[in-house]
Formats: sequence, structure tokens, C-alpha cells
Amino acid sequence: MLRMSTLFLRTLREDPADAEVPSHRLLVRAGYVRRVAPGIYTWLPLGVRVLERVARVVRQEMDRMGGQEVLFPALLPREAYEKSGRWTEYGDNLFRLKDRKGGDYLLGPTHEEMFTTLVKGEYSSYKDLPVVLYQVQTKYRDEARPRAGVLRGREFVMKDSYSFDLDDEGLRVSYAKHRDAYIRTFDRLGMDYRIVAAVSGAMGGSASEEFLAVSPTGEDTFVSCTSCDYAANTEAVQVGAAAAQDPADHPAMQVLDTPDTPTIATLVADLRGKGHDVGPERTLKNVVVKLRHPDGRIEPLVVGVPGDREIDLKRLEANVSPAEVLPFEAADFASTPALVKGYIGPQVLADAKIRFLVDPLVVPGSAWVTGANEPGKHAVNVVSGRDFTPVGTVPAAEVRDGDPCPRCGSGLRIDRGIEIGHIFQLGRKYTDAFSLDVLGREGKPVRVTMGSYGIGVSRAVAAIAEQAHDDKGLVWPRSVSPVDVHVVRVGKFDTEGVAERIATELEERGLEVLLDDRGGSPGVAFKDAELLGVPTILVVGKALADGLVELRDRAAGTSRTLPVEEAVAAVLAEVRG
RNA sequence: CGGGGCGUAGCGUAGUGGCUAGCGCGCCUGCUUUGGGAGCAGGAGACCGCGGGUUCGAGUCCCGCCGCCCCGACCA
Repeated sequence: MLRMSTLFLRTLREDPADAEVPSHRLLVRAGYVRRVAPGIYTWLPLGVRVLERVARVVRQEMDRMGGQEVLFPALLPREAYEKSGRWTEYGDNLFRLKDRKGGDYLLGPTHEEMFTTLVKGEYSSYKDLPVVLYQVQTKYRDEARPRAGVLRGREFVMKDSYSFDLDDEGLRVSYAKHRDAYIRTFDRLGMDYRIVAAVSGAMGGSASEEFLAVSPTGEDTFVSCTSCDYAANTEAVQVGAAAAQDPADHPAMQVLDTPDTPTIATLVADLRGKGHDVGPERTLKNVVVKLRHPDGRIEPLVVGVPGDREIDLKRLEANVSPAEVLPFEAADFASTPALVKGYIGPQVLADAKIRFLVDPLVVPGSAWVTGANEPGKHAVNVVSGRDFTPVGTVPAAEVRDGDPCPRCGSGLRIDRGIEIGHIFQLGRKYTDAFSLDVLGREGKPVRVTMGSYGIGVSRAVAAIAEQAHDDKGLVWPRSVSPVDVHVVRVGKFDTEGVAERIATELEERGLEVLLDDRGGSPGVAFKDAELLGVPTILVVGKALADGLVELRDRAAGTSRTLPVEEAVAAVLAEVRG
């Protein structure tokens, strides 16, 4: 039994000055964590309990789906990471250190290399597969900017698992099992989350989904359909496009003098003055960037998006991956006379041998107002497929609330989320790097394929806190509450030690109990109980004179009184649902 | 790395160049109090981030450094 009189806990009456987001504020105020360095936190007794309870749910679901737990060191030699290329690829985000002999070590940011070499060392037959191994481990990433308390730390607890399969079909099965296990896990943790399609990344073609806890403090932006179950990271979303139009429906292209109109807003105003009533959505904004391809080649690229939308560089980059997007600078304009800054139009790009891609919103046959490739001049009725022909399409425009869902056409909505899980069909990147083969049925070596799956355990604690709090404090879901019940003894009414007896009996019946036996003023006890956030609070106080106690529901904010002798049964019923 | 803000006791904070750096919370002692962060009395606790400078005098002004928080860049 935890007793408030001796529990290592100091709650704060005021918000810590350096905490802004609710989870950070409340976890510090309620005495769950303390900061040691940026992105590095100490877990105090109540915090450890929540962390352990989250980890317990994660382990149970991993075990249920057939995973086997192992534990790697966090301190790792350079060798394996050198072999995979990540010793350098990981850049400044990797904590590197040396031992006394000058040997290079690192603090593991993730363990693909270690799991791959472990399996390679132990297994060598197709009969051994599939296998799923996992660990719950402390990871280290020297983030450029840790933020929001434990939400984005440099040291954090993560469950990472890896599946090893003989072929792509096996990988799909392992992936599906993880997906189910994650759904069960996050359901049990009482989280409001979405599974969103993620960018497949440089590996190409690999399925990847993120589990996002819906929260305004989240760092990821995602869209979800208001009527079907489509959801995607904004970078990965494919917005439904309108139907193609007939170029013949539009009048001939016409060039107009539009002096001093380098921006969409100035252009629209100028055209209105000339009697052309076109809104920004009818203009074509042509943004120039440079692409750097993996082979080092750099090429200019012009991307056309409707003028009422910003270009989403992250989305563009995700869709031109593995090429990188670089800004097109003044010097680049100087060396490319075909591109007139502020007045770029696609009409001349083919002749200038500059690649032109359009966002799918720029449908074939549609007419636009766009630059005439001369300072101070724009052209109207510039028709796609007649006056210019894009090389192809690339999703690059910012996605907006209400854009059509690619699956059902209903409106999409935009929300933010905290990435609490990521499942990824990794493929053979690491098994190739480490030549992980097993002997197949035919006696020939088969290259193993991998999946990689993560759950941010410590981040989940913060994400739950983000979702489960009110103005009084935390409101833990039962599955992760530091204890099952918080027994509060207030005032001098309990001369018989009733609170103590009830707490003991609850513990004997298998519950974890926190007893506030401090005997201070009732206000303090009540405020602390609300701040700590245990979902069930049993108050033993003045109603005891009538043989009654009070059972409170922290989440609902309700309470009911009941006879003392029914207290234990009522709490048990409450906790065990 | 760019932009912004801030460093005063465990926490939150006040402090025109001029008394011994103030207040609230928390902490300690005693008495009172006990259903919504109690009252009274007494106490402990500060290298005012660090270094240099200006000045008769610096928490306060100047220069440099360090650290922290927020926004952005970054984040298999």
C-alpha cells in the first residue's frame, strides 16, 4: 500500500514555468516526473507505476501475438552501425561516445542492426521462421529540439519489435498481426487514436502506417475522412481530383499587361481592375525548386499549384523521394533566363527543357491565369493540354479542411496527432546489409525479409495525459492509473481506523491502493486526489458518523454515498468494471 | 542552425543604480483547526546563471559567455 504520509511525492500548487503543454505541466505538478536536462526526465514513484502499467499492456499484447521478449544493451559498439551505414547516416542525432581504449560506442537510437545480427547468429533454417522478437528498452536520440516534457525526449522508453519472414507474404502476415496487436494495445490504454497511412520513404513501396493519438499538441498533421475510415499523414494523402475538362471549351490564350503583380494577391487585384473577375483559385502558381537526386545530380523543377494554395514542401518532398528538395535561389534565377521570377508560366518550360509537374488539382483541359514569362505580363485562358503540357502530376499543394476524400469523395478534416506507434514493412534493407539468409526448403539460401514496429512507451504516458485531464488535474484510464483506488481519510472523524481497514482489505482483495493518511486539511487532500488523477476515490470522512463513506468517480466528477460495510465491494465493482 | 523570450531560495515570483534582496507556496517548531489548497507565533533556506567592465555604490547599466523555454528548420 502506498501511503501519502511516506510516499516520495511533492505536488506543486503552481504550474512549473517551463512547461506549456498539459501533459508536461500536469506530470510535473502532480509529481510524476522531474526534469534533469533537456529531454531527459526522472520518473518518480507514481510516474514509474504509470510507465510500468503502460509497458505491461504493451508486453501482454506483444506476447499474445507471438512475440518473444529479449533485451539488448543501450550501449552498443560502433561496428554494426558502421556496417548498416547508420553510424554516419544518423548524423548529429546519434549519441556517440568512446571507451577508455578509444573504441567508438553509441547509445542505441533503435536496434534493427542488433536484432538482425542476433537472428543471423542463432537461426539458419526456413523452419525457424517466422519469428518476432521485441524489447522494451531505453532509446537515445540527440534531438535537435526536445520539447513538451516527455512527449519528445532525448532519452525515452520504446517497445521495438522486428519480424523475420521468408517471403513478402509472410511479412504481410507479420505486419497484420502487429497491426492487430497495436489496435488492442491502444484500445486498452484508453487512447483516442487514428491509424494513418504514412510516407513509404526512401525504401520505396513498403507499407507503413502510423498510430497517432489525436491531440492539438501533436507534431504530426493528418487528414481523416468525415464519412469513411480513410486517414493519412498530410504528406502521404492523395486528394481526390476533379474530372478532366475539354480544352476546346476555353477561349484562346491572351497575354495582358499586369505591371507590378509579382504575387497572387496583387495579380488578382490588377485583373479585377481590368474587368477580369478571376479569384486566386483560378490562377496557376508556379514554384521553382531544385531537386537533388541520390546520384548527386541537381535539376530545376517547376511545380504548378492553384494560386489560392500554398505549396506543401514536405508533401512535395515525400512525393519526389528519394530526391531532396532545395530552394531555388537568386543565383539560380540569374543562370536560368527562361524563368522570370514572379511571372513564371508553364508555356515555355518544355522548350526550356525544364521539368514541369502539376498538382492533381490542375486537371487536364483546365484554364488558368498564369505568368507570361515576361516581367509585368500575365496570360489568361492558359489551358492545360493546349497551351502547356505538364510532364506529370505530383501532390504538392497544401491539403485543406474539406478537400475531397480520395476514397469516397466526402470532406476531409485536418487534425494533429502524437505518433505513438509506427508499423513498417522494412523489407531487406538490413538483411541485405548483414547477409541474413536461411536455408530454404530447396537447400538454397533465402534472403530474409523484415518488419519493424515501434511503440513509444514513455511518450504514450504523456499522450494519455494529453488526452486524459481536466482543469483540476490528470484523469487516468484505469489500465494505466498508478493505483486502482485512492482512499482519502479526511478530518478527525475516523477514530476507529476505518480508512486503514478498508484500504488493507482492498489490498488483500488484489487492488493497488494509495491511502492519504496525512491527516491534514481536507482541501489539500481533495485537491491532491484530483491532481493525481486516480479514477476511483474513496472518501472516509464526516459521513462516517452516519456509517457512510463517499465513492467518487474522478472522470465523471460524480459521487455517491454508501454504507461503510459496502465500501470494499463497491470499489471492487468499480475497479473491475 | 535561424527567430523570440527568460535566468533572483525546492516551486511561483517582486525588485526607479542607493538601507540587511521582498512576497506567496512548500519546509521546520509550538499551539489551535479539520469536508475544499486552514489560523496564529516563531524559524531555516539565495555565490540574484558565470566572467569581465562602468560606478563612491550593480540583482538593476555595458560587453562576453553559459543555460533554459517557445516557434521554425530537423526528426528510419
